[in-house]
Amino acid sequence: MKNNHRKVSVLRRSDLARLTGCNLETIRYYENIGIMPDPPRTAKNYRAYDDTHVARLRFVMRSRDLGFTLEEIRDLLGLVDGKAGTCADVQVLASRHIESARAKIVDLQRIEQVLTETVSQCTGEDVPECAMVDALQEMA
Amino acid sequence: MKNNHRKVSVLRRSDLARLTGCNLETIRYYENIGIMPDPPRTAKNYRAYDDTHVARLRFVMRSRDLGFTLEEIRDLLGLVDGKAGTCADVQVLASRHIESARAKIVDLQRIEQVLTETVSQCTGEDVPECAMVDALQEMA
DNA sequence: TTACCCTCTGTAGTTGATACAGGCTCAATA
DNA sequence: TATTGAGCCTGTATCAACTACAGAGGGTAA
Repeated sequence: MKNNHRKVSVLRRSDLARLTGCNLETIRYYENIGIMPDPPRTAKNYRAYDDTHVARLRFVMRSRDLGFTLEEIRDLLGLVDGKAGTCADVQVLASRHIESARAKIVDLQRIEQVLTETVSQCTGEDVPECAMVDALQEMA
Repeated sequence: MKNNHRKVSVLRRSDLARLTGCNLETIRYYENIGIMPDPPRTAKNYRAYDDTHVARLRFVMRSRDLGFTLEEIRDLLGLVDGKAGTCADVQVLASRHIESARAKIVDLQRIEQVLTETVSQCTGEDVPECAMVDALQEMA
């Protein structure tokens, strides 16, 4: 096994990347901006991660997938760390996010409908006249 | 009226910004990258916009709100300008945009669902324990 | 005339990454 | 043992899509 000559449970940056699906460089970026803590280092200055880092980075990635900004994630992490905030704060943050997601869905559904209806009227022929173009003009 | 000493229907950059809700600097940015055309200039080198610029910028902003990239918006504008070629070409391009819109809807619906389910378990109280945070940690 | 706001240009900063250059370190193989 | 080749380190550059600023000129009103 590749890890045989390393201390048990010590993860390198590439291990953390593999275990979380996070890009290798992004890990360093998160460290730079304080989203991830500065990890302990080996004698040769290699970053040495453990399970807690895996859990934290997964939390960050999950939140990011859900569309939270890094600033919002910073706030969520603050709560996880018990440094600041209450359940009420989190609720406000999440509710705001739900509203913005719903608004975007409505908008997208409308444009999807218009585009679908209109493209169905395209002849698909090799001619310059097109119903699609007319419809887009009116939408704008 | 402020506009008394300017030619009727000539809009300055700030007018265009006000009428569309677009940031003043962003207008110049869109001009630089070719999303908005270089407008005619007054004798004193001021940009002179008209209704067509308002319509075009509104189209751009709405597309942007819906999560289209500037590259995609460039394509959409190509359709509007009739530069995209034949009806068949337009159909292909439009179908791709429909797919992209549908994919965004699916993503947003997933986000909305997860957030809604989870936030409904928040007590909303002034305490540091929060179901939202627990869920984010477990999902991670 | 002074004050103040508007416009112009080029350029720098922002967010959230991602990529690259130029050195070390390390394990395996010829 | 020497040498590959991968993987790690750092700093810095690049990207999209803006946003802001500095410094110069223009326009109007008290």
